[in-house]
Amino acid sequence: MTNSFALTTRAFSALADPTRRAVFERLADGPRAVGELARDLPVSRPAVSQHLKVLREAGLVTDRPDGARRVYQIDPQGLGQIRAWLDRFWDEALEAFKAEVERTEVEIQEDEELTPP
Amino acid sequence: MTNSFALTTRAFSALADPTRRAVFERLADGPRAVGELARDLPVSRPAVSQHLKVLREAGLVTDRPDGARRVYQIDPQGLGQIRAWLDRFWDEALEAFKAEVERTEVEIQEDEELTPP
DNA sequence: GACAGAGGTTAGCCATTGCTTACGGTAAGT
DNA sequence: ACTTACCGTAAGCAATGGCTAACCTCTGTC
Repeated sequence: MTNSFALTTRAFSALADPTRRAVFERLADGPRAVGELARDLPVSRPAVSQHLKVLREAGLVTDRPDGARRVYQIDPQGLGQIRAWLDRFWDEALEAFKAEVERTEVEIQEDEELTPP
Repeated sequence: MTNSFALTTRAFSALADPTRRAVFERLADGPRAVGELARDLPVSRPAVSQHLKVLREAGLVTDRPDGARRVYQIDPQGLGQIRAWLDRFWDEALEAFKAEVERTEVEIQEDEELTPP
């Protein structure tokens, strides 16, 4: 398989494309068929089909046959993937940022002490 | 300026690259200089410099001169951008997903009624 | 069975990207 | 002043990505 790199990479790069995010946002309202999605998007139907393939391989959507059509819907797994990565760095990054702000403020304070009126 | 597309796109595509995520994860531990980051990464220093430029334009890091060096640190704004997008679809997507699961279960239940022993 | 509608796949084109090498610029040490 | 260390930028290249047009498959209908 082409599973040589993380799902996180696939999820992020899938949502990095504006057209793909537009498709995903349409699906957040509820399940849609391919042609239905392509109808109000500025790209062709095959393009939408390719985007859906990327979204599916990223765990962001699932597909299910419905007669001659094929219905796509949101898969929470992909969003969970990103949210997990985000949460892992959310507190840590904010902590590092806040610590740095405080450190800088201390430096400024020290500078003020070194230059009294 | 080249501000023609959304910060959300820039933030997602910035974190889509594995090397760039590695840089960002290093910075989550605290501020680092460029060469310091490049030392334990499998790419050259200019490559890291270019990655940092992308991260900066995405609002994910800030830079500050420190003598001959240049120190980079996390900027919470970028992560907030992604988190905002995520939160906007988190409940909505889960809602749509759950509704679909229930709908499918009802269909199965109806099928079972149509095929009694 | 022929036909039409829906959708996945391929080939090819053009733009973007991630990388290295080479260069230029600035800051500290001597 | 000369040198050394640190860093950004430009040029060039191989690889990837997004798109369209053309093809093929499958389903439902007459």
